[in-house]
Amino acid sequence: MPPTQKELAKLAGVSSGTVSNVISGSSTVSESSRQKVLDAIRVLNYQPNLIARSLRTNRTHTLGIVVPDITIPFFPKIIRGAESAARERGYFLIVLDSESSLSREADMIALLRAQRVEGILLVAAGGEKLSPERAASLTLHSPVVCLDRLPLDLDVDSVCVDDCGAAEMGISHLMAMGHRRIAVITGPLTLQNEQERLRGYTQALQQGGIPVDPALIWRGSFEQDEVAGICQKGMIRPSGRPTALFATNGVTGLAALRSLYEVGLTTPHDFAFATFDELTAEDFFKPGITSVIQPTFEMGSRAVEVLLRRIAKETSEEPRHNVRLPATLMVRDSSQHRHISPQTNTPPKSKKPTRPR
Amino acid sequence: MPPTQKELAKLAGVSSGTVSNVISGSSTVSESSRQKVLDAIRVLNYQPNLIARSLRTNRTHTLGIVVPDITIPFFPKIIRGAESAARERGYFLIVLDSESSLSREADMIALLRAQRVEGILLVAAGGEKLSPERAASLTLHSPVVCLDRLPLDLDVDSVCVDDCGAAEMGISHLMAMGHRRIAVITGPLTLQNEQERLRGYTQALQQGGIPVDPALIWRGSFEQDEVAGICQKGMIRPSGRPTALFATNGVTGLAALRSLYEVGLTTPHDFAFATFDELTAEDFFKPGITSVIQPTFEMGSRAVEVLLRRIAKETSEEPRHNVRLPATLMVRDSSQHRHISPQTNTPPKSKKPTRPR
DNA sequence: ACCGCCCGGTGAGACGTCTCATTACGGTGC
DNA sequence: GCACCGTAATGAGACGTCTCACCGGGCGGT
Repeated sequence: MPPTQKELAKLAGVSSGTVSNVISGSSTVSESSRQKVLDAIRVLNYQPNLIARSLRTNRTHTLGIVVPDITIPFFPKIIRGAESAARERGYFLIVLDSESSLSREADMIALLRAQRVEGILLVAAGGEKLSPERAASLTLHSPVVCLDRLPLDLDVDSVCVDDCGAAEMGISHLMAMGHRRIAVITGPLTLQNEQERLRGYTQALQQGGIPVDPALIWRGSFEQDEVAGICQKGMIRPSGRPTALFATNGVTGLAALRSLYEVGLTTPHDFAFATFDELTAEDFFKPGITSVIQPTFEMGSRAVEVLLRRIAKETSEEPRHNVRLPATLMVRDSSQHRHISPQTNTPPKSKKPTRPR
Repeated sequence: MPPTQKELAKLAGVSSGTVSNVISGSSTVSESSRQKVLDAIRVLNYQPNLIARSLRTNRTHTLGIVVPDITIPFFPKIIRGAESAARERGYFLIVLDSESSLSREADMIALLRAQRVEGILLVAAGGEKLSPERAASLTLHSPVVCLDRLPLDLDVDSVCVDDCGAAEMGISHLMAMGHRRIAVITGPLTLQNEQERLRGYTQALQQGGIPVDPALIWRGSFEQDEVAGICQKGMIRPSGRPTALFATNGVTGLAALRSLYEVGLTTPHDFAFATFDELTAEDFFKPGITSVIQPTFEMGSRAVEVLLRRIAKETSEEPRHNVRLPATLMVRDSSQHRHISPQTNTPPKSKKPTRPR
């Protein structure tokens, strides 16, 4: 068993209260007592029991974060930003994965509540609208900051990128490169941020005076096969094939690019390409992929800041903080060279790469 | 303030002990009392205070994991395996990042101790040998399982891949493809697993009857620039240029590949290539990269299993568990096509990709 | 009818910490 | 010499939970 303050007190020959005062530094203690206690701490290799302290003080110095899928590279980057900011301010971070399941997400949040975390960072699993009671229970007893995706109709602090504007920036770039037939492939539109990005797409086209062609709006998902089907069908159409493709997130973008490569369509040769998010190891790709880059680390750390501010001012009805961070556009090869796609329908020599299972 | 068992008791008209018995299910309770308590729980939306429970029972149901750098894709995969196994068994997982710093690592472990986690998963920051007292304090009061890299001279449970054998497998494959001049680029050799992998390299060569050429052992690091210098120097040498390159980890492998592409050397055209670990989004690379794949998810989950077993049998001097998982070789294009490198020293047309900052 | 037993239920106490009302003590000012 | 004051130190109590010794009462066996 680890040593306790009581044992320290016995060894140092002072009372338990004095030991506590030395440790917390809250009250003034004579230098001689201080030294005796510090010596005892060293001798016994004492470490305070944060559990007991939490019970007494009702402060756990712990935050929780729930993400839909920790293996998607985007989320660990956010986690790192959050972990860094949290620890800098003396907070622990408990990381949980909702596996994109609403019920699991609810379980995870309940667990964090039971653990008495002081606040929760949430990248919502998304999907359905929240029932009012779920929405209410969500923010009950400990503040929540939503990241990346905002659950609809939920009045809560949030930190995310200016999705609409960021998508607009990407599309505008493609237009500036001379493209007029620009397709967009999205993730699941049940997610609020995907809707925003799609809105950015149409907005950019309209501002550029290009009519929006519904046939170029490809409603995708995070599933490789589904995206592959959509893209291949969209690209191999007999006429009016888009000259550029924009993906509204990295998972979908990677799936799209991969599926088109498999049928022999390459960027920038056969189509210009840009995507939200870094495709990992991206600057090694030949060609490099033009990307809308989100400030992931900052998103995590800012979210922690907002959360801690909310924790501090819990009682006063502080107004909501809704932080919108700017994204940046990294222009690389995949969108650089304007290329008129060949009129031929059949893809170029299908040099499908060998791919052992 | 959240409701407590005492309030439940008052509302249900029973004693606090009965409430506790209903919640823990430890003792037998009449059906009528049970219902009254359950109703009260529902009415007050009660959630047990795990902090208080932990203090009382001396069990936190929490594990900690410390990794050197959560943004390296390898580690989140391990974390996910660990988180999954932990939660399945009713444990929380606190994730901390040591930023590859020994002192920060010590801080993080001390924090976890203070938080009274029941056990710790550690991917050591590595580097120097442990002082005896640090080694002793490391395993004091809560068990530790080391992952991936084993701190030298530390008698502790561990889970990692058969590094030597896995490297041997990779090299043997390159030899089978007809290569005899095979270079190896390593990470920092202060890490035990890097040493093992290098050992696998020499072992494979010797078994194949190929003399080990010290000039082909490139001691690298995780730094892009350093690796670039080493690889470019090694590959552009006037004579005896290797026909194949093996990287002992993904970070170094990606750096190597990237740096060689930058000077116009491509795989498999100019050299065969294989690497430890997946280069993320790898199966989209053209060409695909032959890789030694570690069972990351399983490493994380197995480590949790070992840790929980150790926790359960803490007292009995259980022998050490040292799990060695097999890696698999994913053969892709980068090593498939035997190619004799041209005798010319100057690299082919340097079509360095544009790379905006 | 009485004893013993078991079932259900009770409530005090302990886990390790912090807090706070209280005490002890020495020094100052009159 | 005494009242007063400020500084140190003290130790009981509370945080919410679980555990355990204890108790009342119904029931079966003798």
